[in-house]
Amino acid sequence: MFTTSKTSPISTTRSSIGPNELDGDWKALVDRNIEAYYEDMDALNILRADAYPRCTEYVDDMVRITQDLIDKGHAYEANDGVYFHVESAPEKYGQLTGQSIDAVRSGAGGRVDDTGSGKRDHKDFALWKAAKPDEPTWDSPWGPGRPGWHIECTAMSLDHFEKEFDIHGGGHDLRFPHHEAEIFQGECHTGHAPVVHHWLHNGFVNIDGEKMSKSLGNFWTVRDILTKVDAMVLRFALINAHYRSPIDMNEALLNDAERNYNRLLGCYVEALKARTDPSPVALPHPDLASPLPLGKSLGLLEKMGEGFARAMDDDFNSREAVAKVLGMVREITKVLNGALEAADRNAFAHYAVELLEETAARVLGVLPPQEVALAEPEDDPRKAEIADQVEALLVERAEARSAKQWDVADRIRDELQALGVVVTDTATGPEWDLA
RNA sequence: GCACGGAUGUCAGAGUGGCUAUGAGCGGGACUGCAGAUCCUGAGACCGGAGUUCGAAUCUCCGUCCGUGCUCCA
Repeated sequence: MFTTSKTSPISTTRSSIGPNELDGDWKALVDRNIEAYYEDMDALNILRADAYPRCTEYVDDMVRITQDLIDKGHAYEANDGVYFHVESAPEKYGQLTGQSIDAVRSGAGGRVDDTGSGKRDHKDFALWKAAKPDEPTWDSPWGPGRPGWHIECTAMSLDHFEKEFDIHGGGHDLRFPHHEAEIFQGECHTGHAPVVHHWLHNGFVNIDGEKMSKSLGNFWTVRDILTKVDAMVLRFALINAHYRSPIDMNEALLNDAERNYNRLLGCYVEALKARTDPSPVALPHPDLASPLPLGKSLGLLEKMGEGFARAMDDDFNSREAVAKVLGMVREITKVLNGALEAADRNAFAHYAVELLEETAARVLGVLPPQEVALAEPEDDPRKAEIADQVEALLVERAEARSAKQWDVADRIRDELQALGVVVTDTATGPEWDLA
């Protein structure tokens, strides 16, 4: 919701140049970054929000709220800006972090002396900052300047939600001081509490066990990763852990996710293809104790579907939900590969498709649309180029194999490998793909 | 130092006082000329110590280690 790029699970661009470093054209920079952000989020199948407010369009509101806080005795003007006076609402202190006012004082040590010189108290935070050279500025009753960071979020969120809203997200690092400040500002301004009912703070994405940071050089953007794996695989990897936990982004995690995703996708495709008739017959009643194998399987799947819903209802326990989906995949594969009457198989396939679309696709967002899932991978132009050659070699190899000339067959497989093709023998014959 | 989280098999990672998931990896089996893929199956863990309890991965306390925040910027 109202998060900065820093709190996104993975930073979207490399560019994080501050406005001071540019020769005035900071608006174009902002537009470029926002465009890149949308592209990355779309690729990851993240639904667009209803509104994407931009703080530069809310400066008037920020000024108005700041003035109101001054009028109500919660803020004061100093020589270098306007500050929120934290002691004016001490009961609100530490709501998110459990820190007492005294604890913060000792933690801050001597480091506050040379900053925010106009503050009456080191705990106070800026609502408005007087202009500094080369910075973009706006006019205000307290002279030209720019808003403080925290007031931006308050102005935008209250404009959309009036005085309270249900869920406020953000990175774990923003709990203090940013979100605490939002509580002070919002509740003191409206006189209504709580301004936020539920705070959702996500853990960080680390790289190989280390915090992702530019100085360490271990910076992976979404785009970097999408050159290596499918967007659905990255999404699968990101929901591998609970959103509150830190997650370590590395090759092993992506490989793991790729494997699981392929199992899921393979099962989905198999179920889609098993729907041979658009009007399915009635299936047996789901019943774990049923003597009918199909009834029992349906009972199992129903139970896993309930477990899935319970997990997601419990503070978005995505890992638990993924486990349930993989359990469904196993059971569905088993049933589709088992002995079934044609009508039952068709009906079960309809049921399985619906179940996977409801859970893996609609809720978790880790399944592509049907037409994409069913698209033949030969669309790859590199594959089309060598297809005839490969098919010819495969015919030769099949002949050699049926003649039990294993050395000839293996030599052909080596030739194919030299072309960059991997052959896999399956129950229905050899399949090939680019390595 | 203070605050808030966390520590679960080889790895990743859920877990509701009694039964523990899921996936990878590893072992066994089916299918395979071989490899791979697929399917079935097995073994394998709750950081250390104390306490509460008939019973603790789960609750309490102590310890150790790890993460984040505690000045500015966003």
